[in-house]
Amino acid sequence: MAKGRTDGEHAAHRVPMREFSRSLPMALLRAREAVMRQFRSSLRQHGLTEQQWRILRALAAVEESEVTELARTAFLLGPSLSRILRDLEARRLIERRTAASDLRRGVVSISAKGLKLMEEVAPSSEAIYAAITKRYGARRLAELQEMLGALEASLADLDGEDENVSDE
Amino acid sequence: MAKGRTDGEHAAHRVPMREFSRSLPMALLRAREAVMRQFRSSLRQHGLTEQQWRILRALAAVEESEVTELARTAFLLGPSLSRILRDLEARRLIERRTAASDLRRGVVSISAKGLKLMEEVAPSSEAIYAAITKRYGARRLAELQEMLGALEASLADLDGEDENVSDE
DNA sequence: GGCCGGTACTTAACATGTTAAGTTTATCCG
DNA sequence: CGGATAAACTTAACATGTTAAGTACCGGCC
Repeated sequence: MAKGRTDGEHAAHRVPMREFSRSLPMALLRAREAVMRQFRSSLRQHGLTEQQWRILRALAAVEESEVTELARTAFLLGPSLSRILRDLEARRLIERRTAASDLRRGVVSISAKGLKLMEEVAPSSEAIYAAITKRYGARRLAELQEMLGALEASLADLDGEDENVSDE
Repeated sequence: MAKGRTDGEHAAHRVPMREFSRSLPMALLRAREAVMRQFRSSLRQHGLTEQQWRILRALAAVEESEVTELARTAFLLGPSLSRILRDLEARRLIERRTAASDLRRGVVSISAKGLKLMEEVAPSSEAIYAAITKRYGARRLAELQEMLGALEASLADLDGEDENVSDE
């Protein structure tokens, strides 16, 4: 009855689940952390968090953006974005106005000061990215990006289809 | 002098950086979020967050674990782990004692109640994992895992080597 | 034994993730 | 026009990420 160890683990308490180390979310988390660790100190030296940097990058690519659109672009939830925009505006890195046609909508754009900061950060950021690409291989990196995009796409329509797993 | 649009973007403010959408951290974040979104509602129905679930899974695989070791296994930082362990202990999902040989070290283990909870959650969790695997392809999934592991490994020794990027 | 640097957490402080409520403005509809 | 419903944020509340301090304990040295 008592099954022997199935692998290298102690197998102390048997619960029917895959090995923790083989978890896909875990692998994605670890990989992302390994990458981000390279950037964080550089961003930090310029007083930016990862998310603040994402917003500046997103804004630098367009003339201006509505808040909801920016949330989608920078991949942030509304509440996080609200807080960060408040801070970035106080630091004069972005500017913000209200859309004339719809007073509910906020329109945000990067300021001259924000652009200047980006120009300071971009070189080291690109250098780090280049180092990563060299380490891992440009070909392999492109392939990874493709697979990640495919994974995201393959799960896109699997979201709210089957809410009632068992009860309730 | 004024260069035309290089691609589909508006190219409003030109900062020398790659396209935001081609950022590796972003791709990893989006992929992970797409995966985790599938699990979150199930975990939530059982009153667990993603991190709490990670800890229970890690503890279920061993007889017991020191806190520092658990932090490494569950890929959590010390402060986060401290808070979560405090909560899980209050909920009687884990048990904790102090190592006799070294009073600084805490030793944690999953409780019977914790195991029972895991057995409740595991089936739907595995079902979701199976659905993802089927969607994306088992072969492709394994390949992705390998590439993620390789990425992590290739950056492992690139951490504290070159702190002084430019000045300071 | 007692000082001292180091280890293993824990706490603190601030930023973000996540869900639920609240507020203001649009839009639909009778 | 006026009420109902929805949209676009914002605020609130709680959990975690992240870095810096703080606390208790270990081990080595005098």
